[in-house]
Amino acid sequence: MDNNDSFPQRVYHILAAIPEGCVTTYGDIAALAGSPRAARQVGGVLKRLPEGSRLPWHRVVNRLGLLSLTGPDFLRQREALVAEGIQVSSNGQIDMARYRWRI
DNA sequence: CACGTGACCGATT
DNA sequence: AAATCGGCCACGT
Repeated sequence: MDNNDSFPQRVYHILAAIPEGCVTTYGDIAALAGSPRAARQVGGVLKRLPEGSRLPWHRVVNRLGLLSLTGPDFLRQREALVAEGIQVSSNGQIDMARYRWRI
């Protein structure tokens, strides 16, 4: 990953590296992107992901393992996670000790 | 340049 | 255990 990439570009690269069946957190992505305190911006980037990108946006949850999305988006994320074998409770929480990805 | 806004986080009630 | 509070910082206006 190139240091003069923009913040969104860095986020894209990191996202692409998350293996199927694993998740990571907004804060971790921010740290990997070189801005440890920019977790909220990671959320902002994901929200504005280019139309039709194949990036696994659904593999990002908050530090507690909770899906930070609401409404129909929440349902889509849960569906996508379950589809790759990740167990998600009905309230939208996953077991971080089991699924969290670190390099 | 100066705000206001968050798909957040950690510490503190 | 749950709610609240500040801080955070990229981005848009």
